[in-house]
Amino acid sequence: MSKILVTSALPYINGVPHLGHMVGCLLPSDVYARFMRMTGHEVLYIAGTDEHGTTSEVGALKAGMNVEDYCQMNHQRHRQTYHDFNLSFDCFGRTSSKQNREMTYEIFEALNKNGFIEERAVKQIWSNDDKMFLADRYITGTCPYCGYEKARGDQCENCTKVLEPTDLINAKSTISGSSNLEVKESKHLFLSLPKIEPKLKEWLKSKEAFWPDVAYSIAMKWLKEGLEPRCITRDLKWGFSVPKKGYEDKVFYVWFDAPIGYLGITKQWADEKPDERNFKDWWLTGDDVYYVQFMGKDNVPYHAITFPATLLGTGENYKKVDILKGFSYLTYEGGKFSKSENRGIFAEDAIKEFEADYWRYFLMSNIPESSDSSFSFDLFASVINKDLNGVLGNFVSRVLKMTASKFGNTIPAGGKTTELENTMLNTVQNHIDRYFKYMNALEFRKALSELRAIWVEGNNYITAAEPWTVIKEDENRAAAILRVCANLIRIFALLSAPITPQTAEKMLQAFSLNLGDADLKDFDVSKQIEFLKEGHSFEVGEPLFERISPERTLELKTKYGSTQP
RNA sequence: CGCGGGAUAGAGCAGCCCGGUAGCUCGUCAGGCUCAUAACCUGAAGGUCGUUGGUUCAAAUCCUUCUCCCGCAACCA
Repeated sequence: MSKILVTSALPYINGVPHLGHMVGCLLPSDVYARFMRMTGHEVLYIAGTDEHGTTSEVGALKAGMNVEDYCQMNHQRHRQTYHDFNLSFDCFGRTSSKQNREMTYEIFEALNKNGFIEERAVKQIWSNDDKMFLADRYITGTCPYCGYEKARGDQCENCTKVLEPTDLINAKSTISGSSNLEVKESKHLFLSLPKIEPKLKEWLKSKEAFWPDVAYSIAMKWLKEGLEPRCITRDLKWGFSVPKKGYEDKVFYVWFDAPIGYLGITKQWADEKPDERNFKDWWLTGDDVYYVQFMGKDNVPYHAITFPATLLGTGENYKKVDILKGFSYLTYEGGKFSKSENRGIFAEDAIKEFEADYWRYFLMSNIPESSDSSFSFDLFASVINKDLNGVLGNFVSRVLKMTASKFGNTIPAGGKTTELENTMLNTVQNHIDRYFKYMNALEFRKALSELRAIWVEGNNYITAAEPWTVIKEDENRAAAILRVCANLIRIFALLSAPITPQTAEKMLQAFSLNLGDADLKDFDVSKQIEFLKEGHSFEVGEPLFERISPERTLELKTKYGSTQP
């Protein structure tokens, strides 16, 4: 047994999560955490809302609320959604917590003491009407190169030229629309990445063999281009005020305190039960801890460069990431998810249409691992109907119904197993071994394909054994076959539990069992196949899943703004 | 010449690192079964592996040209 620390990139509090957010870090981290718990490891699974920054301030402004209440409200909304998707966080915290404030200050002080914090003057755009400095993104105007009227302060989307906000003609604030802007100079604190670079490079090189290609190549690209000092403060109200003389009216940049949130939220978790939980065991003295981070590819630079550099710069022995798993993006019917254009399906709505396991299974089996992948309701319906209904649900149904009608509602006695069972068990064990291997290696598509192959073996077996024919001649042999099948149901439930926990519970409940402390460690199918004995009662129950009709698919497409009717 | 990822049957993907008969799932077609959810099982058809040139006895795989898609480009997070 080892200790495994799992974190998911912290979702930003302002937006409502869509399926892309779910599949890009939250869901796979949960599947991994569940799998590791079930294979006998001590797991700490941490996530939470990332709350600071301009976007929250503007969001609160537009909602007519103060930022604290606005974040509190949205935090609850996120929390509820993830609860509905059965994400099994040990702690779902907030980057605005007092624990994170302490943590951020502690790390900042260490960096400052070690000489990795420098001061620089920065020219910024001040909006007299908004009474705030505007990030480049919040300024639009006419592009001086191509005349495009909606160019942003950092870049013109039309001609792709990189701009300074001062280049724009008729520059305006996107917040108020005001053009009453001026350039002001302001002093800010920078993290001296170049000074930390040698240590960082050494650390990063040691990860080459372990990180997925996407993550490692993105990290190396940044190093190749050379690191520059990075600004870690902002002229905002919403954030942790900077504990340094002359900077009291500024706050830390959201990207400085957000990843520190992993530590802060761990403290939050430890503070709930100080007698039995300890922050240090996981983050400071945790040489026995294996740390796996999940995130979308846009997050990789921060987790591979800035955050490790921050931790290295403290000089403390903070735990740094062992495996950084980056995902590509899920697109919607070939385009982008967009709330404003009502395109795409958002997590809150998704859960109203189908319960979590439909989404969990579909998303994990189509997770954007090697490149972007596209969500479509046609694909969704086909996967749900074929895999969950046709293969898994139907197997459970045919076995339980046949057993009940021929032998009553208890597992029948008598009969012997044959070579047929041995062959089947061998095949299943091989799939299980590969399933475990891929789950450990975070190769989710391959893992899911093995899981499906395991379910398929159930149908293969019952077809080959044909108990419905055998029973006419040899009732005992038919009993033996159905006993094996009943045990397969239990085995399928245990193996599927990390992906589809609710369904696993349902399958076990049919035998009055529950998941409880179910253990997948050293899973030996030839022993497990004898777990349920003759005389064990069961209930047939309703089908595990509902089929999705072509009409329903069309309805969903229309409702959620698909471009392909 | 900014950087990275991707392009393989109608659809979604694996194979590429380490060259040796192009594979999986869905869909389609045919057959089987009748325990089960229009389900399940078996078989078949379907691909000059985005493009150009090269290395090699041999290239999806290694090198090169170009095209298209996605993301990033450090002050959105």
